[in-house]
Amino acid sequence: MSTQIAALLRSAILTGELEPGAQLVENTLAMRLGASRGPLREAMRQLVDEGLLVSVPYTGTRVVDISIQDINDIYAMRTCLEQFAFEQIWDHRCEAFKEELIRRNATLKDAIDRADGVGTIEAELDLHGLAYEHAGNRILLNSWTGLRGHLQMYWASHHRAHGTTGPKRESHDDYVRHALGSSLSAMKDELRDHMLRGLEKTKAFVEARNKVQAEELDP
Amino acid sequence: MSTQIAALLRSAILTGELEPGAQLVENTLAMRLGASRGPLREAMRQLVDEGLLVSVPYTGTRVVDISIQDINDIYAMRTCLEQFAFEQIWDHRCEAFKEELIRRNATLKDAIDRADGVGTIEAELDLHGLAYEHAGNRILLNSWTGLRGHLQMYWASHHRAHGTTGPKRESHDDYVRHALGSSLSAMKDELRDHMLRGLEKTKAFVEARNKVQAEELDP
DNA sequence: GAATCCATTATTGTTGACAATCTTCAATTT
DNA sequence: AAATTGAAGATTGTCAACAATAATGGATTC
Repeated sequence: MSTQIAALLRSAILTGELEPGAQLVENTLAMRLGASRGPLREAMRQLVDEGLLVSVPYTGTRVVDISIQDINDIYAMRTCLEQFAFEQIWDHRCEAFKEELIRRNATLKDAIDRADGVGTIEAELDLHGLAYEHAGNRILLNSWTGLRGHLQMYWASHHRAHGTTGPKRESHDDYVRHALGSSLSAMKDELRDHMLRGLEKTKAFVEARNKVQAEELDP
Repeated sequence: MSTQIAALLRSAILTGELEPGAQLVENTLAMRLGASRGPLREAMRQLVDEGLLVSVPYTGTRVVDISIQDINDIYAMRTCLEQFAFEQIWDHRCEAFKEELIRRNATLKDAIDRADGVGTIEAELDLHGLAYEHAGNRILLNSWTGLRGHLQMYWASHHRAHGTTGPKRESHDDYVRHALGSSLSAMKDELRDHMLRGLEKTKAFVEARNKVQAEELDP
C-alpha cells in the first residue's frame, strides 16, 4: 500500500501537479487518499530519500525547491554517468539496442508532433535511459533513476510555466547517430555538448522562475 | 528518534556486528532498543533505501547478502566517480586539501600500525572520501556515501573472517603522490589500477566466503 | 508604537493494539 | 513412501488515539 501511495505521489510531483515548494500535510493527504497516516508516512519518507521531498522535523514536508546549485550538480553528474554508461556498453551494442534506440527517438518525435508536453519529457528521458539500462549495472541505474526524477520535475515545472516549449524535433538525431556510430570519443564529445545545451536552457528557466517568485514575495 | 535508530543499526551492519544475511525482527529489535515499532520501521525502511537491508513483504528483513555482481558494479562505479571527482577539483586543489590528504593517509597508517581493523577500514574510506567532499557536488557525495557503505560492510565481513589482513602500510602512498602531482591523467591511471587491485582482493574474499557458505548448507 | 510574552492551533512524532500474510510442520491421503 | 492439505505460529502491514513540538496571532508591557 505504501508503495502505491509513493508511486501516486511521485507521479504527482514529477508531472508538476504538485508544484515545487508545495506543502504536504499528513492528515489531509491520508484522508484524501483513503489510507492511514502510517503507510503515507512511509511513502513520504521514501520520497524524501529520493530527494523529491524535504522534511523539517515537527514542521512539515514540502516538495523540494529548485536550486541553481542542484541543476549544475545534476548536469555534471549526468554527463559523467552517461559517458560511463556508453563506455560500458560500447563494445556490446547489439541489434536490439540499436533498434530500440531508434524506436525511442521516434517515440520522442511523435510526442513532440502531438504537442504532448508530459509525454515529450518522458520520451526524452526514456531515450537517454536506454544506455543506462543496457549497461547492466544496478548501482548506475539507481543513480540515473534519481537524476531522472529531478530532471523530470524541473522540466515539468518549465512546461507548466511556459506552455509547449519543449525540445526541437531533431534535437536528438545527432545523439542517436553518434550512439550508433563507431567512435566512442565522438559520442562522448556529443554527450558533453548535448548536456551543456540542456544545462543552459534549464538554468535560464529556473533563474527566471526564481526571479518571478522573489518578486511575488517582495513586490 | 528514528534517525538515532537508523544510525545505530547502520553502525552495527557496517562494523559487521550484524552479519550479511542476518534477519532483523521488528518486535524483538524494538523491545531491545526500547523504542516502538513505528520509528524502528522508519529506520529500517531508510536502510533498505540505502541498500543495506533487503525486505520481502510479510516475510522479513535481512542484512543484504554479498554478491559478485554487486562488487563488480560498485568498483566500476567507484572508478568512474572518483575520476570524476578529481576532474572537478583538479584545478582547485588548495593547500588545505593537500594537507588534509596527507593527514588522512597518516591516520590510515596509524590505524594499520595499531592493528585496528575497523579503524583501518574507516581511515581508508575517509582518505578516498576527501576528493568527493571537495568536489562540492551534493549528488556526487550522496552516491559516494552509498558506495562507501557497501564497501565498509564487505571489508568488515572480510576482516571478521580473516583477522587482521588489511591493506599494506604503503598501499596509498602512490595514490596520495599522484593526487598531489601535476598530471590529471596520471592520477586517473593510478585510480584505475588502484581500484582494479582492490576489486581483485575483495572478489577473492567474497568468492571464498560464498564457497564456505555453500558447503555449510550442503556438506 | 514597538517589542515581548503567552496561549492557541496546526502539524508531526510515537505508541500499542489489531489485521493480513507468509512459512512451517504435522497429520492425512494416495 | 511421497505428496498434499490444513492449522498453528511468527512476522510484517495497518490503524486510530495520544504526546511532543513548532509556528501564529493577540494581549500586554515598556
